[in-house]
Order: sequence, then C-alpha cells, then structure tokens
Amino acid sequence: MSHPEEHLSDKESFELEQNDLVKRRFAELEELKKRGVNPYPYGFEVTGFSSEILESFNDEAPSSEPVSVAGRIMSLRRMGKASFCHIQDSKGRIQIYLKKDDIEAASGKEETEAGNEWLKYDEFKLIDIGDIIGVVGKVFRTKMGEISVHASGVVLLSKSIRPLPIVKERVDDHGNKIVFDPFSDKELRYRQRYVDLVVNTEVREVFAKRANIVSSIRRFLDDKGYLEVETPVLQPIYGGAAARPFITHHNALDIDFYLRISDELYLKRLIVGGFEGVYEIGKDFRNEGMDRSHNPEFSMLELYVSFKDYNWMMRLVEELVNHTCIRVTGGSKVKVGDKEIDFTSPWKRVTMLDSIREATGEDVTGRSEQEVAQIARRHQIEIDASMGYGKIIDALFSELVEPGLIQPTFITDYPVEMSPLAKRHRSKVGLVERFELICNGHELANAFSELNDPTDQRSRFEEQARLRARGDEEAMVIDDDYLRALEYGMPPTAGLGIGIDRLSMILTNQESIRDVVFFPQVKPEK
RNA sequence: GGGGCCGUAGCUCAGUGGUAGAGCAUCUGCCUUUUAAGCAGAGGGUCGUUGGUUCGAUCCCAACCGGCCUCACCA
Repeated sequence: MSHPEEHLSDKESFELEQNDLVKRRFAELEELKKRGVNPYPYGFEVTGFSSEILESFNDEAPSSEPVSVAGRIMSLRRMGKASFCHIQDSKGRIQIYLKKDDIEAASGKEETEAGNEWLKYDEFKLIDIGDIIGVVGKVFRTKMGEISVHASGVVLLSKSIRPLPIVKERVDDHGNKIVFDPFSDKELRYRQRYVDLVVNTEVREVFAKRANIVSSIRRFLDDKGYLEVETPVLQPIYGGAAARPFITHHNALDIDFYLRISDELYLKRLIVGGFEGVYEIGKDFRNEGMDRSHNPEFSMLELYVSFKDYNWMMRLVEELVNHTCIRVTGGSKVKVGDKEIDFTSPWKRVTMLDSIREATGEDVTGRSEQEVAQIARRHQIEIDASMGYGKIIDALFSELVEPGLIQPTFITDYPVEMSPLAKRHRSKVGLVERFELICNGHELANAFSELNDPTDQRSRFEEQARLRARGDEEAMVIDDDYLRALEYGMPPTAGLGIGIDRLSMILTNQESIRDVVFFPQVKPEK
C-alpha cells in the first residue's frame, strides 16, 4: 500500500509531519478511502459556470432543470444536518445548500457517468475548505436572498491536504466589500502563486488581461499580414541591445552559449531572406538588477517591416497600442495609479535633444563629449570614464526627462553613438532615425529605421568594441555573420521592440512587474 | 552592492529581559435556509538561523538567510 507521504521529499514530508492540520487531513483522506470514496476521481460532467447560473436565474420562473457545477470550497458553514458552502470555479463563486436527507437520497443511486460516487452526509463531514467538489441540484434563492444550488448530489473531485489561507469578506451597508485577513504576504504570494490565484481572484483577472493583450497584438499583426516566427534563445553571440547576458553551457559541443538579450539580429536576417514583415513575441534575458520594473526574463515583441522607416513605424505603434488598449480596457484612456493615460493618437513627438533642452534649459546640440559630461555633472549626474557621448546623453535624458513623461510620447532622433543598429538620420548629422515611446515615466517601445549599410554597420560595431575596451560591459560585440547577411543586401526596414510586461503593467494598473508575471524571479527557498 | 523597515500559530497580526497572546482556520458537542453563521468547550508555536551579552532572551548585540521599500545599475 502506498501512503501519500512516501512520494514527498524528506524535507516536505518532515514539514507536513510537523503540521497537525495536515496530519488531520491525511487522516480524513484515509477515512474517506476506507469508506470507499475515491478522493481523486477522473472527471465530472459540468453544465455551467457559477456566474452563468447566477445571471440566468429568474425569481418569477425558477428552472426545474438541475444544474451541475464544480469548484473549490472557499467557505463552509455546517449547521447540523444541513450545510452551506461557497464553491469557486474559474468564473466566480456560488453558494451550495446541502441537506442531509436530500443528498442521502442521491447517495444510493448509480454513479455518475465519470464514475463519481455520491457522498453520504457523514462523508461530506470529512470534506474541508480547499477540497474540490462537484454538485448537482436545482437553483433557488435562500431566505437571506442569495441565489444558491440546492444540492441533490455531491461528489468529491479532489481532496486538499494543505490548508488554504482563509479570507473572509463582508459587504457593508454602503455596498463596499470589506476583506478580513487578506492573504497579503508578497513573498508567499509570489512563491506560491497557485495559492495567490485561488485566494486573490482579482489576480487572475490581471493575468487574463495580459493574455488578452498578447492575443490582441498577435491578431493585429497577423491581420496586417506579418509572419510570426521563432528565433534562437541560445545564441553563440548575443546582440541587439545594450545589456549583460546570462551564460549557459552546451555539453555536447562543449561551448558556452548566451541566452538572448534581444531577437533583433536574427529577425533582420529573416528580412534579408525575403520575408517582408516578421515578428516574434518571446522571452529575453538580461543579467542585471531586479526591481519593480525589471525581471531577469521578460517578454518582448519585436517587429520588422521591409520598405518602411521609423516615421511609418510611429504611426503603426500608435495604432497598435491604442487598438490593444481599447480591446483590453474598452477605451483609449486607462487609469494608472492616480494618473490617467490617454492613448488616443496622435501622440506628442519631440527629439531627444529638444526634450533635454525643454526639461533643463541646456542645449546639448553639437557639443563635445567633454562638454556634455560637464553639463551632466552640473545636474548631479554621475559620469565615469567608460561613458561615451551617447551614454552621457542617455543619462541626462533618463534622469531629467523620462520620469516626467506620463502621457505617451515619442522621443526621436538619438545620437548615433547610443544606437549602433540604427540608420543615420537623413538630414541631421550625428543622429540616427530612432524613437522610443515613453509612457508613465518608462520606456515602452524602441524603434528605428534599421541600418542596412554593411560598411557603416561594421564601423559601428568597431566603435562598440572600442567602448567595450574602455570598460562598457554593455557595449555590443561584433557579429560577423550578421554583417555577412547585411552584405547580401537588406531592404530598407523599420524595426520595433515593445516590452510586453510594461505594457501590461500600464493596461492593468499594476505598479510592479512581479504582478504581471506569474512566477517572478525570487531567491530560492532556504 | 549601499541605506531603511520587517521575519511570532495554517493565514492576518498584537506583545514582553523571567521560555507567549488575539481573530479567523482546526478539533469535540448542539443546530435541516446560513452567510465575517451562532453557542459551549479543546488543541496548536525550538517567536527566521547561528553565535554573543546576561543568573535568564522571542525581546538587547552581531553575523547570516529570506522579504519589502529606496538608491545605484539597467529595459
């Protein structure tokens, strides 16, 4: 005979052994088995969700047709020979009323089609909050006015042996929901997201919205005829962004690989290959600090379209983001904290150097590296020897300008030094055709007219190599195969990257990336 | 990595230099339309870990492990 605890590690079984609440539940589990109840059967025929039952109930003409629902028991009130409980399914909660005489009448009957045995009332006494049950019965309204299912039969679908946090709610006279003892410990919520999702159901709504965001984007791009593709996560040379990578090792080849920091260089190889619009939605990995807007792995959309430039791409981004916002929230305006962000196009456009002048009064146009370094110091921005002109401008911008940009704003025309993959500006010397979309003080998107001149690209990479030699760990490394691809000829191309997590944060009004990622990175337990 | 705050029962939290308490949950009894169900009773904790100070530490000190906030770095 196998005992459930045998399948657990020593540590887990020790932990469980220590907890008498768990011991008690194991005892109940054994008791149920002894009485011939299978605590882990194979299925249950469900006819509807809790929310549908509540919506379709008619007091004038209550249906005599029984419904069949299944869910997790979230509250339980036993009253001698009758009990009330609330079960929670994926759409909400509904109250179940069980009367001894009624369910005993069912327990003599045949099993359900899925082989479930109907519980007797004293078997139901071995059921706990957290267990998953199936219920058949007619819908009615109780004396206290709550639409409920009057059970004619109950089956156990899964026995829970670990106690769930108990959260109670009450609606006060003003209709406000008061929550007692919320499950609020962030560490526990992230480490045991499954519990968070069971207990804090509004969390499920955030993730449902996130899924909706991704599918809306995908549909939008598919409808435009762009091809969704997949490119390597394991890369021998990383590139496409300024960041430090994770390193991993391939045993058979006995070489190190990098987890991609961006999809860019592979997607542009596909443009060289003749696809005229490709996109990828996937994970990137950057080996840097973690905070409320940075997770080591995060989701990116990258899109490349032939024969287009960054001006075209700005219009596409306006359309894409506004479309997504409307699909997910029902309108173009969204509340974020105490602010309201309006995605109605067109959005403000300002060049990077103008934005610095507007915010600081400093004109950095045409200045030397030494001069901008001096300006930066004057504004209490730390400068070190590894920083070139581009990095200093970037520091000025992200310190002094970016945090103040709440409404969606395109910052355009970046210094060539900080954009080694972007095409030189058609009319402005020393700049490239690039824009970032800033929203709520954070970068949401980054795009440019892609550099397709292989000679210029080679010299840009060489400049990056010089920065790297100066100590800039984030400078790009030379990718000879990418240069070879460009040498075959890449059409003029517009490229875009959008941070899916950050877009999700804005559209779901969450202030931490951890609240839009199911399993955010946390240090391992013990 | 720096600074601040935090870690006490399954959950949410009080608390004290003399080895701990509440509410909910759990268990026993009563209760066949309750709803933060109720009434009566009961059990449950090496107070994050390891050292130190002390006659004595959960409390004071240090280090460590985790977490949150913040700064730095970045997306």
